[in-house]
Amino acid sequence: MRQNKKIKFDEDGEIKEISGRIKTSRYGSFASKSKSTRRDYNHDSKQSSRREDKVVSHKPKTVRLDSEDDQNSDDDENHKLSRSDYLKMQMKARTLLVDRKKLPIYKAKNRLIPRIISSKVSIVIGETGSGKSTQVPQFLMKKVNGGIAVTQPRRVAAINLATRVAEEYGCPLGHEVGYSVRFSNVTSKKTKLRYLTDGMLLREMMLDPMMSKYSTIIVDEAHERTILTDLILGFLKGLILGKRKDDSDFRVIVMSATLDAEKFSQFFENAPIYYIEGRLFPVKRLYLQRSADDIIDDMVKAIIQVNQGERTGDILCFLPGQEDIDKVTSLLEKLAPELPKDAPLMVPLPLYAALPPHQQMKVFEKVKPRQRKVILSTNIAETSVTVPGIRYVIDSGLRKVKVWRHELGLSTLLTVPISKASAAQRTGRAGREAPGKCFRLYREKDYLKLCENTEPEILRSEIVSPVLMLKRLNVDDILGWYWIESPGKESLFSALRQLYSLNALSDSGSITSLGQKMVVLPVAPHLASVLIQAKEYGVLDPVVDIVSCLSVDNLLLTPSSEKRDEINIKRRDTCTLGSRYGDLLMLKELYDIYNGFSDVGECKHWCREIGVSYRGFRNVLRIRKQIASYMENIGGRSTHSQSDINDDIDDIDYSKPVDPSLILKSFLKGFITNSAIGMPDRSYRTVTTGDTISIHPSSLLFGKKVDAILYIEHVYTMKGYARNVSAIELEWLQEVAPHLLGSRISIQND
DNA sequence: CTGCATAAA
Repeated sequence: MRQNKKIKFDEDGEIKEISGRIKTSRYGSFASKSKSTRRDYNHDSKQSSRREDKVVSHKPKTVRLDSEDDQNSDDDENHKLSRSDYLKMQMKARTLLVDRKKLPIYKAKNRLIPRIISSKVSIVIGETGSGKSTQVPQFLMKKVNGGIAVTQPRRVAAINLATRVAEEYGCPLGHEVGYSVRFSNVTSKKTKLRYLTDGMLLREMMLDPMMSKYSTIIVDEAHERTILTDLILGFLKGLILGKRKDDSDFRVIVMSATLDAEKFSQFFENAPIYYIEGRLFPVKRLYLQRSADDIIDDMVKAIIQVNQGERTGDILCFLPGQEDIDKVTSLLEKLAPELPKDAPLMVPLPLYAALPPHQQMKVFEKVKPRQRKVILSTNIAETSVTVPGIRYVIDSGLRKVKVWRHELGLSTLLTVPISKASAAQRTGRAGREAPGKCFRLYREKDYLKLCENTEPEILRSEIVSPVLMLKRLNVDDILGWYWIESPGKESLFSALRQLYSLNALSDSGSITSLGQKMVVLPVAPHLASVLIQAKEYGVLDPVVDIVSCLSVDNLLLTPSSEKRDEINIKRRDTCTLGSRYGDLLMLKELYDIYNGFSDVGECKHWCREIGVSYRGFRNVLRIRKQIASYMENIGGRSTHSQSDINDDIDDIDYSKPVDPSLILKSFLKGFITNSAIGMPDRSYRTVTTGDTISIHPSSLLFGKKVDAILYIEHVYTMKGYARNVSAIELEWLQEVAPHLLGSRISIQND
């Protein structure tokens, strides 16, 4: 194995040397299998490059994404069409029809649609590019009475599909075809076909369990098996067997991209399965001949090899997390200019969710000729972000996954091998526009050992919120419910216990009026209970601010290692309450400062300096508005609210000092079990199990010693960490939960 | 004493 020898350059760390040797060993480390993942359909046709769900390439058209208000365009007078506009749309629709007719699904239309209409449940398997998400709903529009709902796991997908289908149909978005996602409802009375997120449909179910406005519900991307999709499937089964059993004008269609349709079919009592071919180009798969030892090193080597050995086309690399991505990015930045000039200059581009939006957008920008984009991505590029122009995929075969341990009451973040289905999905990313190649940084025999499918989310998550939803729909027998996959007795009981201790469930196990309020709030039940408690303490306003901050992911950016200390110091200097009381109060302070800016430029500058997301805070404002209005709706006004003095809820008196102890006590009410007591040896022990827990380095309280702490999240990585930590007093614990103490106090006295 | 994958209401 002469070639194999050449790839073993781990011993010398000299970077230049590596590049020199790689040049001669053209994919020596890969065993070519020359198998294509998917069959190849008419890729000689030019038009075939249009794909069903080029989610991101449609982005410029999705103006609505940033629309601020949640206005329902119910007023038909609002969008009177001029005759010429209407004709233009019809013309456009007619030209689009030419392309539509080339989609694989078009051929099956006449056989498929009547069968779907006449059966209660159908399973439609359509691989990427089949056109199922855009075409099946349109075909049904003309044939069925009542509304059609199509659910999507992601907002952008719902918006882009609706935008596309409205064009094809020839109507303005929001007329016959519309969409409904959080903060943006573009539908009207005449809307017949509605694309919505899973979460949106579930909300509708909470409000109208009969789903009376729909005759047809299409659950798309069911193979992803998100918690929300699983819940929808269970509820729909209940509907079909229950209240809408005899409704001949009600049907469910489950759409999936992978071949594991049997499970869905069995779940729905052997519903018929229909297969529609996809339209991906062939992708050649190549495996590493040895097993990878250092994934970062192997990734860098493979990237350089592909860049020097392969023709034009961008490279997409899958790595488990931010840390690996940043390392590879900076290595490539140093290496790229030094490499032989006969290969394109590599432009490394990181891609992960925590990246600020403007940096994420860079993957869509064009590079100069003789340059090649190398995108280093987490799983985000597997489904959520589609980058055009990718011809080569390099797959580490790894991903990070959060696993909830109900028996320990904490979650762990693990790096694990992906499934075969996931490997296929990653591979397919190279075949969207032309034939491609996928370099897998693992051996074929390791590939064969992978699980067929990724474990459904519901099996490894905390399910407090799902169980509360079931209770809202009056499900008595939680264990025997229509779980497509049951999370298990232990996990269910743990959720029931937590809901009970939050007073969301009564002694008999049915939902309480408090639980009814909690289920409609767009936050986890624990936080919902905090909000309700805050109202009683008269600190609703500041707590809504803080909860809104907690609802936005990546509001606090994780700074690069060089800037880390600098930003931490800045945060401590800026937030006096935060330094004393912890991260919850810090969020409140940051929020107030953010709102104090009159100049946008200054505000953005400040955000960068202190390591927070400008866009994130804009989302905080939207969420704050939504939560505040829900809180108004569910309970009337509280008797001794601070805002009594101010009648206008939008006009908060910032001069009034907030009371940190009442704020923190509100949080303690929802997170009693997430508290720990300081030990003499500077460690902390949880009140529930007595396990040691450390304050996460991202916390303002990191390195501080306080009597007791309250934390929003407990994660186990290298060790047990408390994330988002606040300082509390021992008396508060005794006040709120005396039963949890006692034994722990004695440890401290020892 | 030192660091989180993704998505949704």
